[in-house]
Amino acid sequence: MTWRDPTGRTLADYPHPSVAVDVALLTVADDRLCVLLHEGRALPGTFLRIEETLRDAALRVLREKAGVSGEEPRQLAVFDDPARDDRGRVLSVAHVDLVPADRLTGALTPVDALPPLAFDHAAIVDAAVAWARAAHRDRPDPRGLLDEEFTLLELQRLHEAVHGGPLPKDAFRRRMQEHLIDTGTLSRGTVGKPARVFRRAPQETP
Amino acid sequence: MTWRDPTGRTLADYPHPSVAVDVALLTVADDRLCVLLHEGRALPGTFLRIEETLRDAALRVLREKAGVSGEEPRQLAVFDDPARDDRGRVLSVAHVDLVPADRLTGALTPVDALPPLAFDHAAIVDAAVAWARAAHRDRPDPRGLLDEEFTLLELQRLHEAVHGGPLPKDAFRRRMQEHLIDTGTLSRGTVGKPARVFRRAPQETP
DNA sequence: CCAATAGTGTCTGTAAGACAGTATTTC
DNA sequence: GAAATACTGTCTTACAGACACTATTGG
Repeated sequence: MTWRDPTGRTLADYPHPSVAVDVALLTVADDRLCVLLHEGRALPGTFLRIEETLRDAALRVLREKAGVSGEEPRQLAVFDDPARDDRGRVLSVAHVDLVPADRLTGALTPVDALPPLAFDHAAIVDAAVAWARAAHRDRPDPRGLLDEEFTLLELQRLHEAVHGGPLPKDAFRRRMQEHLIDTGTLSRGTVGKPARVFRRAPQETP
Repeated sequence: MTWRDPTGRTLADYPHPSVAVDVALLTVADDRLCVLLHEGRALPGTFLRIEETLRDAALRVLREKAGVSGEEPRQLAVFDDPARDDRGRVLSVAHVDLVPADRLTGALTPVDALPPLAFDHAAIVDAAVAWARAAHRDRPDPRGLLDEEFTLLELQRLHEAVHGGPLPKDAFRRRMQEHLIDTGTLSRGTVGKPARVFRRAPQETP
C-alpha cells in the first residue's frame, strides 16, 4: 500500500533532486598522501540507486572505478549548491576512504599538488584530508596502510605523509608505543641498528 | 537545454529517493540541555524542495516549527536506512542548531530523558549532542546562549548543562579567561562576592 | 558573625618538545 | 672504524586537576 499525503499524492509526485555519491579515495604512495582522480579532474562518483544505501553506492564506486572491494567508506558531508552540476539539481554525498596503494588501480595525485577539479570536488578533497589527519592523530594506523608488522620508522613515515610535514621523533614514539605490541623480533637487512618490529594493538574502527 | 545521457534520458527519468531535512534544535533550559520535539516523539523536519538548498530547508523548518529565524543550522550526516521511513525511500539529512531558550516556541525535552523517538531520530539527537559538546570544548559560548555580558558562574552553568555533568571550577576559569574580555563592571544584587562581568572575545563561527 | 559566592596560589602529575648521549648494525 | 639508524634519559615548559586559602558581599 503506497502512502499518500492529504491531497492524495504519493512521494513520487513531487520533484526530487538527484543524489550522487562521490568518493575521495586516499592512499599513501611514495610517502605522499594522494587521491584517486578520474580523468585527471574529478573524483569517482555515481548516482544513488533507489534501492541502495549510500554505503553500497560508495562501495560500488570503489569497486568499479578503483578496483578495490571490502572497504569502509565514510560519509563526510552533503554538497548541495544548486549550481554545482549543470545537468540538473544534484546533491552529492561526499565520502572518503583510505586504502593501501597496492590495492587500487587508477591515477593518483598528491593532495598538495591538485589540478583544478570539477564541480566542488576540491572542497571534498579538503574534507577528506582533514578526516584522514584526524583519524591518525591518536591512532597508529587506523586503516591498516602498513603491513601487519612494521617498525616505528615506517609508522612515522606514514604519519608524516598523512600529516604533510615532519613530526618530532621522540614524542611520536612515546605517544605511539602504548598503542602497539612489541613482537620481539627485529628488522633485518637495513643499514643501522635493527629496529624492533611492532603490531597494531586491537583497535576500534574509526 | 536539458542534459541527456547516452540513451537519451534526462536525470528525471531515473527514480530518485526523496530527501528530507530533520533538525535537532537544541537549547539550554533550567540548566539542562534540551531538544525540541514535535508531537513528543519526532524531530521537526520537511522534504527538501527541488530548488532549495539544505540550509534553506532547515531554516524553513526552524521558522515554521520552532518560530525562530536567522539561525545557523549545521549539517550532521545523512541517514539512509532503506527501511527508516515506511512512506518510501527517504534520505534524511540531519541538522543541528543551538539557540537561546527564550527565542523558540515548542515542547522541550531534556536530552538525557528522551522518550522513544520516531524513525532514527534518537541517533540524530546523539549526533547533535556530540556536536554541541565539541563546539563548547574550547569556546566560551559559541552560539550566544548567554547575554552579551555574563559572569564566569553563568558561563560554567551553561557548560555544565551542555556537558551533562560538573566541571572543575578553577581549571574551567583559567581555560576560559583567555577567550573573554573583562568589562570592568561587577555583578550586583546576588548573594556573595560580586563577580566580574565578561564579554565574549571576537569569535569565528563554529 | 554566618552563609555564600568570587577569585588566587600552590602542589602534583602528565605529556610534549628539545637535546644529548648510548647502542648496534652495515659497509 | 665510519656512517647510519635505533633507542633512552633528562631538562624545561605547559597545563589540568586537586586543594586550600583569602576576599567581598547580603543577611
